[in-house]
Amino acid sequence: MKGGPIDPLVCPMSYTVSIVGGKWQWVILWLLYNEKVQRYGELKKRLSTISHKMLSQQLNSLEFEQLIHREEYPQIPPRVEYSLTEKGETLIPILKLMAMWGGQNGSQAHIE
Amino acid sequence: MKGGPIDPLVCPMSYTVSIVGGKWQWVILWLLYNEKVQRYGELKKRLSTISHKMLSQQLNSLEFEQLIHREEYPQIPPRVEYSLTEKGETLIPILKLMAMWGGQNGSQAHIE
DNA sequence: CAGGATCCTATTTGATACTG
DNA sequence: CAGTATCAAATAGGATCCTG
Repeated sequence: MKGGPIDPLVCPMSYTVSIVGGKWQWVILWLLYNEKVQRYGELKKRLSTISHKMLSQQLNSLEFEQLIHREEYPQIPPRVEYSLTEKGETLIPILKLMAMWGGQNGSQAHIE
Repeated sequence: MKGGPIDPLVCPMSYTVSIVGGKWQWVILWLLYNEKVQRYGELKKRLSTISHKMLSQQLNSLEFEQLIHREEYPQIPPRVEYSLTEKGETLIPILKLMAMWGGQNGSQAHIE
């Protein structure tokens, strides 16, 4: 049980935060799950302080990790919808607890 | 309930990640809880890739948020032990789930 | 509407040195 | 041992322009 330094490939907590470690990721996943916000523009509106570039990056990252699915509808104007994958859905219990914790510990004084 | 941008005062997930949002925080809390690693030097050894400065900053941040307690023993050489506060302990269910998720989705090995 | 490319600044981070 | 201070390097982030 004691031993050497934490190996990122071996410590399960390190692995988790390496996959979904940013603050934006958690909030994006939460919106996808809890509020069924799915479209790019809608996410952008909800996350009013996120930049265009940042949102794209975070979505790309989540898609790369196979936590979200990107469905593109070939239309003019284009329409894209994001949703949790099966793997992403395995995070739901964590999302629920995190949101509950935030709710209980005072989201009152917080800026986004 | 739906519609406008996220109300900064109301989004509980945003609050949570603003309090404990960094990857290091989660791992540090996990070590404090799960492995009873408490001393500064011990944490530094376990988190081999963290820099000296970063560890200090993260610990200061966690202490500022009242998630961990810093106990200093006036000795030569000095001895400092960190532990979860009551507030910090309310995060344990989240820590457990995150670590479990990492164990199931990432590497085969667990630290237990 | 969705989002990539680019430029440029701000913040974070790491190495190193120093202190009680 | 357990930190803090400082400076340079690396990285993240925002604003803007461009495309299908």
